[in-house]
Amino acid sequence: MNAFPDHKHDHRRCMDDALARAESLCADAKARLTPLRRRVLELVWSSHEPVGAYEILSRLSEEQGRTAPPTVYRALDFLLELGLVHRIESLNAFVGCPDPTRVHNSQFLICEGCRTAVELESGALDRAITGSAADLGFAVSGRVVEVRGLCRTCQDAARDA
Amino acid sequence: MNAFPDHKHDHRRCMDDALARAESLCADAKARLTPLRRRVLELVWSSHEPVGAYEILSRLSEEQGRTAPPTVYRALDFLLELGLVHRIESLNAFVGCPDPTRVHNSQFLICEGCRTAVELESGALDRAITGSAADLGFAVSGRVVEVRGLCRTCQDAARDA
DNA sequence: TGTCGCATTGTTATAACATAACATTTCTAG
DNA sequence: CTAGAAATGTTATGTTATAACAATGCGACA
Repeated sequence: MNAFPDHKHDHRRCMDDALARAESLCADAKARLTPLRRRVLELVWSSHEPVGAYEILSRLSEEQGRTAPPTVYRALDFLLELGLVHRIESLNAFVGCPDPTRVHNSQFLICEGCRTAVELESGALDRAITGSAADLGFAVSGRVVEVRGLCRTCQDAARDA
Repeated sequence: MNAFPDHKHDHRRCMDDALARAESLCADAKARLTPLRRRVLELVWSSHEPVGAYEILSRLSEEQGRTAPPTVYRALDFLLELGLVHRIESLNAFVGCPDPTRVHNSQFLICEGCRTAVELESGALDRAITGSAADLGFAVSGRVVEVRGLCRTCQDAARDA
């Protein structure tokens, strides 16, 4: 079971691991993790909070001079395609996938306190969706599951306030 | 169980019912269903396909002369607040709620063939979400569940093609 | 019946998110 | 080393949404 990251975990580690997985996955897929794409992936992984395309864009602009939106969106499309990042529909934002090698139907818990998004993989949830759909003769091809609320840490903080 | 509307059902009826429910719900809530809000609700209900704010806007502009975005968004906010319409996050669009009096956590099946969105109310799905969240100590405050696929009619059509 | 106060709508401007279309550069296979 | 494909750059524009303030309408109450 995937847990909420501790607010003071070693995030460098998260990012290093993510990058390593990306390298290896791209090698296997014969896809090119170019410096630009790699950098965008790092920016997405700069926290566990989903990041907007224009936020990435403005960082890139600082680092390498004027950059236009398509540059960012194309890199994101590439990363989405490979499953290295996911799009959070209800935030128009992107978050790194912690386990891109496994096929999975992304489900997210999104804390409205710290903004952290955690990926869930609940078979029961999946089955509930598939089952309800089947009852109506509906053939599922994709799922968006984004659950809002407060993580334990932020609940505690709210109670103290 | 809520079914996909037949492709040749009497839609006038859907709309009339929706409007009647809205009238009564607004009366109870002492909220004012003004002509503008009522008209926006009708436009949302003009089909079972989620409608974009700018689509509503352009219809209003035809009917009553130049209209600006805030006019539409304010009406939609009002309708959302009362639960008369729902927002489909993955489409940036709005759809009428078939049962605004009951509190429910909206779950949608969205057909990629005919674009129809049907609201689901699956207790099992709800429990799966609540349960998974509880395992992580996460307090749920809102849910976005939008399932993509093909309704039975569109599956049949695809098979014939 | 008037008028105070709030809700609603109008108006202008701009913010935020995303893609189309075409030019240029870089990579790689042969 | 070169032809073709992939990646990136560039310009322009499309789409969705909100901020801020002005004008109007509407109901409660003196």
